Amino acid sequence: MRISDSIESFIKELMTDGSSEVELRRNELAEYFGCAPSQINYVLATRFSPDQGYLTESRRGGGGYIRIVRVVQSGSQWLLYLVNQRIGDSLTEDEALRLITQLRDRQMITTDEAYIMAGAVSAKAMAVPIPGELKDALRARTLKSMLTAVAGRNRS
Amino acid sequence: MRISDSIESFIKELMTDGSSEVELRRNELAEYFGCAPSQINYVLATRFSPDQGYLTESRRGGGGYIRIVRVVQSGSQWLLYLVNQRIGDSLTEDEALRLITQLRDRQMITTDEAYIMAGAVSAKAMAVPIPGELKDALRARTLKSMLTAVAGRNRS
DNA sequence: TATTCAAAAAGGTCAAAGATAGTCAATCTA
DNA sequence: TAGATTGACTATCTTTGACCTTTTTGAATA
Repeated sequence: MRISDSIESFIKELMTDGSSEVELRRNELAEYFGCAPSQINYVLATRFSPDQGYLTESRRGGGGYIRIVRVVQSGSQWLLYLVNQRIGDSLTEDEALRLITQLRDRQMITTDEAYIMAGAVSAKAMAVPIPGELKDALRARTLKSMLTAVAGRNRS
Repeated sequence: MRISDSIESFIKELMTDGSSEVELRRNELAEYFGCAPSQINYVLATRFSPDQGYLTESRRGGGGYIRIVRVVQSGSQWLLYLVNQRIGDSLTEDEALRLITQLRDRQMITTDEAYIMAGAVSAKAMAVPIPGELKDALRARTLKSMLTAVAGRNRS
């Protein structure tokens, strides 16, 4: 069995015990499995990515950690589709607004949240001296980042 | 648990008991926690900054002290202050996160909204090839734009 | 008694060291 | 050749210590 697979099952094992959330020390785990610390990142990237239903947070420095959260697939299907396929890496303001409106109509977000998100992707927010294509790229990233946060609240 | 976190909770504990104000001796506290006195300053700087809703005063010399005051201000006032003065035209991610956390603590926004806003100003959202200063400028605009959406509701 | 001033008693600053985690490109292996 | 593994380099957060500034105290002096 590959080490990556072992690490994957080890983590999933931890999450089976009730909680849908684990916290670990990267270096500890790496030492436990006798691998390079960066391999933990590899496992996170390939087996615990958002499109696989997981979110991760971390902190560096003394007392640092990595936290992995499992999210519910059902309600987030549409969100995951948006984040991983639909949006891509460029989005105009009009497209963004249409998507946000749809999210609200499907009751994935509240009206208040829709306004906030619209604010974030508005031309006003992006009124800095950069080319239009970059703004569209930025808008895509911004919206995806916000949608990831929305997906994060459906914890299992 | 990190020492800094312990010190932080210790101080916040003290303030929960009625008063929104504490006075402490830096050296005493440092000795109590077995750390360098300057670590107290670190905690003040990273956890009791004005952005986090606190003000500090201090006095040196015999009978010196550090006083920490939790600032209370009406929500809408604070919003105006943020948009018109505090944020300005440049904001780092850390600063933005602190402000968003404050917004949530003061119940101006929900926890879900806080996550969405954090997503919008994250480095991940801004991972396009533009200079760092532009990102900070963009972040300032983005946050202000979202806060405008927040201000637009509850106009009571 | 009033003044002076050096020592003591605080707290402040900042940069270095320590402790984590992240990234990415090279290399290995099935 | 795709996926796995590694390690050098980077980024970030915490902790410490050397050195600095401000304030009080109290003994010596005018």
